[in-house]
Amino acid sequence: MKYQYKKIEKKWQKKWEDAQIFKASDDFTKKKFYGLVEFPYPSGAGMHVGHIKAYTGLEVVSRKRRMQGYNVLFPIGFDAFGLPAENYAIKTKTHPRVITDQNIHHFSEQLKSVGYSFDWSRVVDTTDEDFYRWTQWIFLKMFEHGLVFRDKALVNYCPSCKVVLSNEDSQGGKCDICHSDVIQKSKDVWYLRITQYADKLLEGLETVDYPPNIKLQQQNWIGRSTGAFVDFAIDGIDEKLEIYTTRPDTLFGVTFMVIAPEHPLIDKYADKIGNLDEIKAYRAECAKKSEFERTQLVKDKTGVKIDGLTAVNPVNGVKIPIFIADYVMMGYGTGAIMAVPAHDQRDFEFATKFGIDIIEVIKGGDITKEAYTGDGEMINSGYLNGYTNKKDSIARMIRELEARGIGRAGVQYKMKDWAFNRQRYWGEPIPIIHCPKCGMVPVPYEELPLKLPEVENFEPGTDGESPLAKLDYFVHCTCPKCGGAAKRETDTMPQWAGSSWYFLRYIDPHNTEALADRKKMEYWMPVDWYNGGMEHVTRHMIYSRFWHRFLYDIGVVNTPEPYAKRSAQGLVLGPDGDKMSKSKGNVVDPLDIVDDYGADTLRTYVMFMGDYGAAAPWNDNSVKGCKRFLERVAGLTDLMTKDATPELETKLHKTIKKVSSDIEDMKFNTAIASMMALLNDIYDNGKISEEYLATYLKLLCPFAPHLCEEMWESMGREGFISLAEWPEYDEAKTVDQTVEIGVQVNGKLRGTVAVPTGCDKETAFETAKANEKVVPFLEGKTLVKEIYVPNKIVNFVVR
RNA sequence: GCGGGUAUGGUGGAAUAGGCAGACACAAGAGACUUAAAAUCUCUCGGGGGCGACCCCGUGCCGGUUCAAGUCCGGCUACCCGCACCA
Repeated sequence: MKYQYKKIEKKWQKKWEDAQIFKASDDFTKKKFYGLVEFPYPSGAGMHVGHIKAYTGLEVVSRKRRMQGYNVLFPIGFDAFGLPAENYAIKTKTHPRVITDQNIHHFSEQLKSVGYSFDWSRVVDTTDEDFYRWTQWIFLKMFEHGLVFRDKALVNYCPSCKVVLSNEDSQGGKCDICHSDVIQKSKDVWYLRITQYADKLLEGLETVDYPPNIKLQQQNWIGRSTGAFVDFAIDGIDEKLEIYTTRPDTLFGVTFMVIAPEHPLIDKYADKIGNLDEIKAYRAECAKKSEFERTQLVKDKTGVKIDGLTAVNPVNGVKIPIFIADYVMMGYGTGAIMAVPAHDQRDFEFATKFGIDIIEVIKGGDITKEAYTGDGEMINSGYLNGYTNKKDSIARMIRELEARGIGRAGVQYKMKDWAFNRQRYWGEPIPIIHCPKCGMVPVPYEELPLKLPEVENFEPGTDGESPLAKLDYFVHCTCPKCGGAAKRETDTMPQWAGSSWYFLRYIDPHNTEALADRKKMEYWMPVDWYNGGMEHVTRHMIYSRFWHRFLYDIGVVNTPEPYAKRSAQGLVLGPDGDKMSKSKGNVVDPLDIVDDYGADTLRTYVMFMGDYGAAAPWNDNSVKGCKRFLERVAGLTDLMTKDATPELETKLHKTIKKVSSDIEDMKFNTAIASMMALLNDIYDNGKISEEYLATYLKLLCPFAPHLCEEMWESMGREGFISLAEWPEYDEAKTVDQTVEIGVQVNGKLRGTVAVPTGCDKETAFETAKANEKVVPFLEGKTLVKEIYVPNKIVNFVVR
């Protein structure tokens, strides 16, 4: 058969769609497989080859599972709220709804042209009112359960445009639009109390099947640390300064304290501070610093000593100075630290610069040069002297602190509460009403969805407000509680909202009573296998695990964890080995490949290009190689015979075994390599039986389904090969009669011999010793040891 | 700085569990077919040496364990990706 991809791909895509063969059924008696890929943001640029690699992996797994008789749910949708559509709307004066619909349509056509076996009857769109109704519903449930609060946050703000900017739009501390300096502005924003779920999110990791590096990344992101809170008295004032430390056992080495520039202590005791002007100036300087300067520029420690406030070390009564410095953050711990310069490098640098005492309390380092953070014997530390084990000394100190009521064991997380807001139009409106009498009042559930109002102008509002704030008819409303005049919240939700629960909606996408039917969730959840990019392993996955765990706790969903298994594909790099980017001009458009080589070639190539989890550069020549492979597969119809071809039996069974397990292990490259090797063997053999060819095509079908369907049909087979039964192998038929084993003398390979598979060692040694290439190396030597690894190797150790 | 990952021919990459390094492709070279080119088919293809059967070296670097190391252990180097003054 000649390989005419243009003709056959359109033909089979239409047949699949007409027959709806990839529709998941809600037949709860069947074994199920829920395969999930990260739904795309439907950008105007269309699909990227990265999407192809991400989707084809689970596509292959899903197709195989379907052939194995599973009821497969392999859905797709669109994460369509977000800035690009909004910016484009501003530029072209078109409604983002229109743009989004166009992009979704375009994207869908592109996805269909690759032949994915998605269930198109379950498409979700996060910007659809029927979808975001439930996003708002979950938000209100969280509000009800005290997980939503408002607090101040520093936001990127452009004073010239009077607009809040995202990190992306304020890179390098300059406004992307007018290029003036971006400042940090304090603003009241919405937060979700994700830190309350930190321990549950950590515990949940023990029950799921994620690769160890992904688990570790999530653990580090949550960043649990144990230590102690300690109260330091302030001399002459009835006030405690509370700090957090992971090393309470170093308390005797404390020589000063540092508080964050924003710490409330300053304002509270402003009248006691002698150098208030200097401190205020330092504070202002810190506020001006952008995120970029704070984190990217390695710099000297700066700070100012607070005159008039002195702290007292609670363990020895020593009076110590208090500084403010920007190396201490308000957002972690209590915003204040006890400084132990002998054993913390940052404190050491600060003490050196400001000429503060350095007291050694742990032996083992040279504290005149740098801080010593290792283990060692405790000294200069009263009752802790002589301790050599960190764990013991910390435990003892915590006991002392608790007995005296000046400290307690504590836990801290690096993870911060989730700032949950955007001052933009194209997002889910936050369904809260501000009533002057009742405070924050939720929009009643029956009024959901709280729809985005129609507006003409999507430009952000002034002074950091959302565009919605300009709409009087939207803002002014009555309080659902007291009926008085009230104002609506005008912030919208961030991008991450819809993607935090979208996988639940696929289960029951048209339900009007609930986010999904309970019975259906009990059948389909959890997601059996979730594939996506490494970049979403922390934020998106942690956010969605948090939402899901919350929904579990309030009885809405049936599993504590949403994803039973997670995998991640590696990046597709440009042909030059660099990350693909428009500015570098190394972007490959997958649709060009579909046009020039066909969807089957594209699919096969992205699966063949290398280790699925690793980054790999694009190679046009290698694409051609995959096309050549498929052409040779098409040519097999000319080698097909009615006769049996037993000479291919072992090779075929080996290949079934290899392809079956490789797909499960996501070793797609070696699965394809083994099919190529078998193809070479078939050509060498000159013929293949009809039966064996049918089996071969079934193995290839998940990768190149259009070609396999066409050949299946031309062979006169019934139905779709996509629904045919996945081949089984016979273990006994995967072993050869004889096997070539290596013969080593003193560990060096000297020859190979053929022996019966699994033969005993006497036979192996005898055969090996008789080998003419081995003989010269044994002659005149004393045989010290003989090693035999069945079916692998013989090694003679001689002297 | 902290955490994670990677390193194998000219290239992408193979190598259950410590057991014949380089599967499968790509590129390159030679040949066949062709008026010619493309396509296709056949052969060569890690480096060095030898007329030759063959021999020596070789998985980022240094050392170790072992009959045997790409694989295990100790110590480096380079690059990539997260997080980043986390007390």
